[in-house]
Amino acid sequence: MQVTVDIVIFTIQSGVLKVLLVKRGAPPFVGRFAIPGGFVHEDEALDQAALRELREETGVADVYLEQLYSFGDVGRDPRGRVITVAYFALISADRPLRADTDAAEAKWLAVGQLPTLAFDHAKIIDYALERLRNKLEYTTVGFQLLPEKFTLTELQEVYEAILERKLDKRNFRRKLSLLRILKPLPEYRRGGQRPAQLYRFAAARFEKLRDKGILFPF
Amino acid sequence: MQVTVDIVIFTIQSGVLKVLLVKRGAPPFVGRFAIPGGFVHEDEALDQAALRELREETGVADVYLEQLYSFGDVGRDPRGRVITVAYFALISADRPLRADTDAAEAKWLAVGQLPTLAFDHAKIIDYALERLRNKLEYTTVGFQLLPEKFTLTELQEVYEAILERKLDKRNFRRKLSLLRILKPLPEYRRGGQRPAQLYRFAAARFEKLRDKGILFPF
DNA sequence: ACAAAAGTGTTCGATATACACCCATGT
DNA sequence: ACATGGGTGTATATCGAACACTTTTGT
Repeated sequence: MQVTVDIVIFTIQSGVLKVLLVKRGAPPFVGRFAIPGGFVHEDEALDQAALRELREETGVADVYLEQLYSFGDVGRDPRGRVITVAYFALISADRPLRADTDAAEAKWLAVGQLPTLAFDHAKIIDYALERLRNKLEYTTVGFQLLPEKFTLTELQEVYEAILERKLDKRNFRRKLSLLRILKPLPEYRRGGQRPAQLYRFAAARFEKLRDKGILFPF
Repeated sequence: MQVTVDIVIFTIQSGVLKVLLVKRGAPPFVGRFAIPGGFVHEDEALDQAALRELREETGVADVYLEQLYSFGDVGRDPRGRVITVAYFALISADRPLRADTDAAEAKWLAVGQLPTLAFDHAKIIDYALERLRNKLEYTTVGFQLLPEKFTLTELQEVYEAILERKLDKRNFRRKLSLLRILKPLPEYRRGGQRPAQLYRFAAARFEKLRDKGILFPF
């Protein structure tokens, strides 16, 4: 039996949630888009295999990565019996993908407008999306989609893009300020109209809250 | 690469949460307890393999079963590279296990007092327990641990056993009655002192609530 | 009659939601 | 000056937590 890892990699670009897909160059499903992945080596753990694939496809290493679910229906790969352990990853929009190697055929596509995908990858993406939406409401994964410094409006746009609904600006900000997990920086984002305060995520503070069982309410 | 499914099967006996474990009769880990499981056949889906193992070990078929997580560290099985897709199952206390075959060496052990287990099975049980506690708070999995007819006190005891804390009787009952997912039966449980009203879970009603996004608050 | 478990309401604090205007800057 | 996005407070409804006594039966 063969085992692969496949990774649903999300990012946000101009307020739209996107997935990284690669166009297949070999059968089966030549020409179709698929999520990046590959076979697990004999001497590597599942998580390591996922990290390796992620690095190979995107060139980035320190990103949010978690195991999603294992898909193992009999007919899911025409080549034979292959079960896949799916992962999902979040990377911030400011990180450029490596432009070399197979990445030539890698593209960010909006999750709302995906073409027909190879294998059972549409199902895997649906599952990842559901997990992401759930996690957004009680964890801080949302910050993983932003660069280290960000404005409150940018953060709110991440939530709105993923949850697909508008949030109230005042309520959003009040909740964040009560949680005290953001650290304002002595810097402002200029370029729009009025300059916006920049913040960074105060992870240490969040760990403490999580240990106390205090969750992230959105 | 070899793929197994292993199943953490929970039940509640006299107010204590227990896991089904089998004593290993063959190496590795002879004599140690392990959670039931086995190799996935070439022609069966993961879920089917889990159902088959569950049936083989317990003789029961229509139980709550969900995929938990896949464990694939390199050294987790001394025989070679084996990754396992772990499942967790809930069965109600009123169902007797089959007494035949390998079940001779199957035992229910309290989750709080487990001996040293085979493989990485202690880790798998920890993970299952965490999942069970979380799911209890926003789904109706709790009912799966009870027979079809049950009293409110019995239901509360299930919650208390799993969450390991006392719940307030009045608050517990009020929440349930607001949800309207229980149907009182024209029957009473006698044998204690004052007879207790019996209820059954009104699954249909619950499906509607879940579709509306109303969750189960404990 | 007494012991044991079943059943039942109210109060209070915390949290979520709805809602509108002024401010600082670029053009 | 005006257009654009940044920033701020209050009122109300809802939900969760704390808390004690009466009722019905078996012995």
